[in-house]
Amino acid sequence: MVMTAVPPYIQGVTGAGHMEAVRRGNLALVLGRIAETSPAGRRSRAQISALTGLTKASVSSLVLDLISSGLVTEVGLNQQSRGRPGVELELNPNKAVLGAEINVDYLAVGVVSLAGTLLMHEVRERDNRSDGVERVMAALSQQCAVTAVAAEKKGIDVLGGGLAVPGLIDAAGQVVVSAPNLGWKNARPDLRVLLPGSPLGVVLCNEANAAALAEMDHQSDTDFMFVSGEVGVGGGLVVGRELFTGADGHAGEVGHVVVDPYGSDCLCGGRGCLETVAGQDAIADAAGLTGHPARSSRSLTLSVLLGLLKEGDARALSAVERAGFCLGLALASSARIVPFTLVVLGGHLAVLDPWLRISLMDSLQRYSAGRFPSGNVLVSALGSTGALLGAAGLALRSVLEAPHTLRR
Amino acid sequence: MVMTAVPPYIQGVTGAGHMEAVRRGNLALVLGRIAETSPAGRRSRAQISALTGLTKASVSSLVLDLISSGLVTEVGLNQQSRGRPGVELELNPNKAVLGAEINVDYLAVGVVSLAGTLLMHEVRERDNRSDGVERVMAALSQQCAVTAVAAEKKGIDVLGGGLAVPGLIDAAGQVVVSAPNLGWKNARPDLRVLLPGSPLGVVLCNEANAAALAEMDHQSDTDFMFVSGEVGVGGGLVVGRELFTGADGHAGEVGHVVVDPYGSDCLCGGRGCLETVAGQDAIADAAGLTGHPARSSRSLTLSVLLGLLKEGDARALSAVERAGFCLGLALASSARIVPFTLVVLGGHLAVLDPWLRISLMDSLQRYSAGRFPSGNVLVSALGSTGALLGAAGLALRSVLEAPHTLRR
DNA sequence: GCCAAATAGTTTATGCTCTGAACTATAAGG
DNA sequence: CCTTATAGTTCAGAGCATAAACTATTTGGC
Repeated sequence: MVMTAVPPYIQGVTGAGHMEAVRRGNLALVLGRIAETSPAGRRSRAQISALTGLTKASVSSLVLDLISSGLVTEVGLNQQSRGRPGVELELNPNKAVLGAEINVDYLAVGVVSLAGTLLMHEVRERDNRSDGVERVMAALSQQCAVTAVAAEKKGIDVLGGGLAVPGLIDAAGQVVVSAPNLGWKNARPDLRVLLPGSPLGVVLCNEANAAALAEMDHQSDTDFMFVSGEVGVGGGLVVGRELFTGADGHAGEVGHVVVDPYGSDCLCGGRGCLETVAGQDAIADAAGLTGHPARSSRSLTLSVLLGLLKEGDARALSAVERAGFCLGLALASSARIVPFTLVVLGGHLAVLDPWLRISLMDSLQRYSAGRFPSGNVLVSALGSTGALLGAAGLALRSVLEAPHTLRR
Repeated sequence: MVMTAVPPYIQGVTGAGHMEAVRRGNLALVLGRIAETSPAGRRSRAQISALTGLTKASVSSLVLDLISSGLVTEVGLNQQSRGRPGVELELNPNKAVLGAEINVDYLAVGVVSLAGTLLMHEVRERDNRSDGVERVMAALSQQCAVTAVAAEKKGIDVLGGGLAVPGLIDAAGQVVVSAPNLGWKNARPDLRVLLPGSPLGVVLCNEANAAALAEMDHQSDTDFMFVSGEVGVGGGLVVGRELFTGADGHAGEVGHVVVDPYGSDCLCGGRGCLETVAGQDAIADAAGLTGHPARSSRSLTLSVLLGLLKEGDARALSAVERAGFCLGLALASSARIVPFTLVVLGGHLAVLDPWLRISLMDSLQRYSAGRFPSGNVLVSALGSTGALLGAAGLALRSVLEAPHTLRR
């Protein structure tokens, strides 16, 4: 039996026919099959009918809706061994969503097609620390406007967007509760200015969560943890191919799992959190870079650290090794609470992987009783575009899961 | 926007009309409102119509279905200030589900009405350790048969049942992957023999999960962790008023969160797990009861330990204090992964609460940065009936969420 | 005691969405 | 050129919910 919650057909629907819910669900279902790029090529109405169990008549009607809303286009013909060829369907290549990222030392904006490919991408270096929400958002919206115009020139229609921020987002996705590295607290950025007049709005999300979402499209596992190494350590948890954010939006914060009960105080107010050992700042301090001139910039710090590691500097090596050990420990504990089967490393943890890996795998295996073969700890393939792709992906999902919002 | 997954209307439905899904959902919706015992008394069709947004006509038709399937009965009249009185509806008091529990030293069987009240309850002391699956199940099915006959005499119709076992259950709910304290491994108990010929079957679940579910009906929090102190330490995690079991069915195992990286080996294959410090056996050992004659029985061990604590025995006090400290630590870490807001203690941890509490709250507060006011750590109100009630509750949910399975 | 007002529940006509089967359209292969 | 196979459309029909009219039952004022 498929276990489902009591479906919210009615709650909040004012007077509308509830049969509409079936239509909505089936529109999403069909759109989902069109979005899947199967190895056998694009799909026709008949194939979708076979795949979903809906009759050909229903699929035809649903596809008609999707085409008239602009989400889907007919491409070419799809000849099976015999008989009339099917009409191949695809997500409209001229519709896209915008992805944006605010980080400590840059702003990034990109355009992602409905199919998920990055069409345009621009990163601008900028010191966003302590510049205030208003000014950062003004700079970002200017950058978005430029990108949107460029997209329009290419004939690309931007439907909506997503913004990733390195901080905690409230459950409603409206407020940046805290982003210590940006100096934001309870900030309520005006998201509409990023894409004035777009049919769907702009959604806000945490950077690690966004990166996890982007990573998911490249993984077959349905449950995994993305560990984002930034100044601190963020986590994005995916359960059943869905982002798991919890009631307050703060789920998966592996950076604040306790790894050393007698360790140092953490910015979060706790003590001995993973972040106090495996955050970039923490590693740099433990490696003896305190007061080093490179500490003024994050990327500089990391490259100096890399230099030391390559030279075989004992203090740096042991700092990173300890970070790996504690990361393994925290992940093993976390996997008992939400049993994920895969770990993906991002940020500085991805860069430091060669020096982390042995101690990480050792402790992960020991404390998880051997649940993680080494192939189940990967380095992110997306690098710095992850957050941006994920933020766009979040906007994209709101289209794919609710295509009726665009119906004409 | 309500975020929902693509609904599984179609998948697995063979040729049936998909409109039926709407009916199913609405049947469950209406049944859910009838099940809610509001302070203002039982509900009428009109009130349910107002509550759900469905028209009176629809509600009437749905209620008719529920009555003819035997789940709902009309009781009395419900006079509002003026006008024709409404007909009060209630869950049929003569329909029930069976709850059963296999534990180390007893078998328990009970009958729970659709409304969730325990109608009958019998516990038989029995040493189930190493007696083998077959013989334990034979004894249990005999006990179930007796209870079922007694229920029938009272005019109570048993629709289905649930069985709670102190061990890991696979995601499909068919196999006891391992129950170390029973000596079971990959056991596949024949659940049908417990209730031969009942319209719904018997579902299998983990004891801590069942207890968590039972606890939920007494809590307003939607996200909480139930910590079950048995020989080891089990955990039941509730997220959004739903049991959260994860892809493999092992979520919420707080007993195997690492609290001491250099601690002792755990039966699970890990090291320094909470269970090695806060399990009943672990506490008894640390309190100096190794080789003590009372160790032959679990309840004896616990009462001896309680005696020592009341006497102020230093070793016992410090063992329990350490258990509390580590429990707080593990819970604080767990709450970063799945942000629950309430902790409920059961089993020996409930009994030891007076001696645990200070160290537990201290560490929980310190490591969670103050997220848990002391009112958010409670002692289970259900005691030993929790698992039984929860197992029955699971069966009950399958009725309440899928009333169409009983439609005539 | 009777009638207006209020509330509960049922009946009936209508619309939406899916299904199933018949029908049209288009290709491969002998 | 005809048979076979596959794709997609058309159309009648069934299931479910809605809206509005209708019946049923009570309170309370006169």
